[in-house]
Amino acid sequence: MIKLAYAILDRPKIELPLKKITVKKGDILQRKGDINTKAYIVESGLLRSYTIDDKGKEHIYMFGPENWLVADICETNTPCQLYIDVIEDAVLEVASKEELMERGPDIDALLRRLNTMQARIIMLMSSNAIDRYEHFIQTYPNIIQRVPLKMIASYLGITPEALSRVRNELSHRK
Amino acid sequence: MIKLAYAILDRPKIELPLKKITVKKGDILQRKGDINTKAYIVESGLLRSYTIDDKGKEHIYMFGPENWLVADICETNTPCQLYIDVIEDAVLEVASKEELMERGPDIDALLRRLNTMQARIIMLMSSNAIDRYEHFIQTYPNIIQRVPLKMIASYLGITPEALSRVRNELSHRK
DNA sequence: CCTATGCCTTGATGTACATCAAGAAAAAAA
DNA sequence: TTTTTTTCTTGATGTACATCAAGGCATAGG
Repeated sequence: MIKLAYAILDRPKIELPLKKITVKKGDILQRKGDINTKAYIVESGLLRSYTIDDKGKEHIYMFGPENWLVADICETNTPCQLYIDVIEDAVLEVASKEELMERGPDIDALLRRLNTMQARIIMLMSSNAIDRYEHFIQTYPNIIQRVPLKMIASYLGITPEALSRVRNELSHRK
Repeated sequence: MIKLAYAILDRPKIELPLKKITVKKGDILQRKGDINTKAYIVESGLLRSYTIDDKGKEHIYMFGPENWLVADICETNTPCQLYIDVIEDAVLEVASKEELMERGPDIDALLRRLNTMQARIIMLMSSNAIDRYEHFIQTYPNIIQRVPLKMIASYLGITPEALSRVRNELSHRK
């Protein structure tokens, strides 16, 4: 009977039609503190999620290119932690988190994301600026052409100046 | 019919009996590079998972106190990233990840973990040593008495010396 | 019990990266 | 186009934390 549940889970998901919206560069989809925020599936374009710390500095948490699910992981009715805005004009599917759950949670996607985050945490704890940058260009080779370097710096947890010097250093090495 | 699958998911899980083992302080349960590693549910005691970087330095990824699920998130047949060992004598339930999945994936637990990791990433990117420590003692008040400070330093991504000075500073501030 | 090992602290020094400031180049706006 | 705004770079300086070294306390093992 366990097997039964598993088999049902494993069936191709039935895709409910979700609301589709078009957004423009610069639009803000979610602010820190909003409640009952939506989840966005990126069909085309590019999103980013980020925080702003007490000193007013932005820290990019994640980029959301095509096919990514961008959402703040927080419980119903509790304020969210992240801002989400639009870096490149985008077409999005919008869903409440409940709708997504009803579609059937995508366990593989969740596990993949956990894996990504695990790798990021390990990187943040153990790598210097150069290694972080090299790791980034390997992991997201297609993002790098699409966003200003200062956003990549923000994602890596360093300043734009430091990133500039890292790139300089790397290009001079042979 | 979506509803059907959802209802089944939502039923109280049928708990298969899992293998139970007793392990002692210092035992190593998993090494970086192992494949098809197990998942451990901590019934009592305390585990930790960590990496060792190229300079031989340990970075604690996560503590595993009572009721935690400790596992490396990696795909079947690919080498894992983390070491797992025993900090306090422990009783564990051991399961292959497949067994866990058959029990029915615990979505809530997955989401909670994602949330924890999100908070950790944000913290690592934006906080200094003092804030990290204060965040830690708020989030894990019961862990702090149970592990040597150098492990907490390792979890926070700072050196034991730096942690010592942080604590000093905090106790002198009134 | 004594000895050894690990843990925590403190000081001196080093370093990676941040901050501040300014200018050139590129992109966006007008 | 010209103007304005952003982006990127480079240099000078500052700082948070790392590293290295040593000593005092515990705790554990023989």
